[in-house]
Amino acid sequence: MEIKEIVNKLSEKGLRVTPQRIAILSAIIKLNNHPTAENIIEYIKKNHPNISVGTVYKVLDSLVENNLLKKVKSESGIMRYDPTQSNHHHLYCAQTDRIEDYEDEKLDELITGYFNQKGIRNFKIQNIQLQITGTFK
Amino acid sequence: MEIKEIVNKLSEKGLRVTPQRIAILSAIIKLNNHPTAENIIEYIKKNHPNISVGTVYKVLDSLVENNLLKKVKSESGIMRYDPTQSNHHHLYCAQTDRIEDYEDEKLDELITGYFNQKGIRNFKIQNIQLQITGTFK
DNA sequence: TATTAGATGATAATGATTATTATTTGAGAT
DNA sequence: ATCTCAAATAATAATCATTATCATCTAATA
Repeated sequence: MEIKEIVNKLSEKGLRVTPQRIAILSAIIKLNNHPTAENIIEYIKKNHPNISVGTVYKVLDSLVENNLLKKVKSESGIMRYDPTQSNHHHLYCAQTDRIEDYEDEKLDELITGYFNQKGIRNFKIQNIQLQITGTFK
Repeated sequence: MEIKEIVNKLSEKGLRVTPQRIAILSAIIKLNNHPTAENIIEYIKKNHPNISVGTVYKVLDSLVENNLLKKVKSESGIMRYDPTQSNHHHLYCAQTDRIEDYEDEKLDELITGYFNQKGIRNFKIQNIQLQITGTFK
């Protein structure tokens, strides 16, 4: 039961469980490809016509702060949101605004191994994400 | 002579050589770390007080289109600009808005080698950029 | 030097995001 | 179950980066 899980995630983080938060989180999960705030609002309004735009932005911010979501930078500067999962990379279409997830454990090992040996002078690495640009066929 | 180079780059691309374009390109080169449009405007106004904001954005766009600049997505969604050079990656500070270039030929070879063998199903790779998040020490 | 497509400056418009504030509500205490 | 109140929400206005418009100007070529 998905809703249960969402409720759990929220209360684990000490966030109040509100219908808006549940709606927003499930919207992002349902919509599944890196929706913008606008996409989310549009989707939610079907079942939740009174939700306020400001609320959506505030909820998104607090979900990001609590690591339930990640912000994804898009080419145009409009922010998009992604449910946090195991670390993954992104495929950016060079021609459209399509963004897909890309997971590759072997690749991660390769890169992590490389930096474990080499490191970066004056920099402590927390996270590495690839932006792979190209075209879908 | 830097200005000469800039003039050359512009005319090579078939762009008219205007004082505004020269000023903007040299500002980005001088400023050196991924300035925003606002940073650029502020810097240019010293020597070029009448330049118009709209012009700066339009020039930036055309420089990006002609591969003389790259747009760098920043955490806040404000675009930043980077003179195009050999391909390079970015170090993002997790605490501030500092962004530094990171070049690493060995790493590029490693990654290119990996994808040459493996590829990505349904995707033609044009370019790979790493976003390395962490802290400067 | 004259011509003109393209560039610029001034200004207004847009659109995503943030701030404000009065009202409502979730969740722990009674 | 009800009370309490900090936190969340809805409605609205405000902000701020970016884009559009358009009259004027100018770089580049003849």
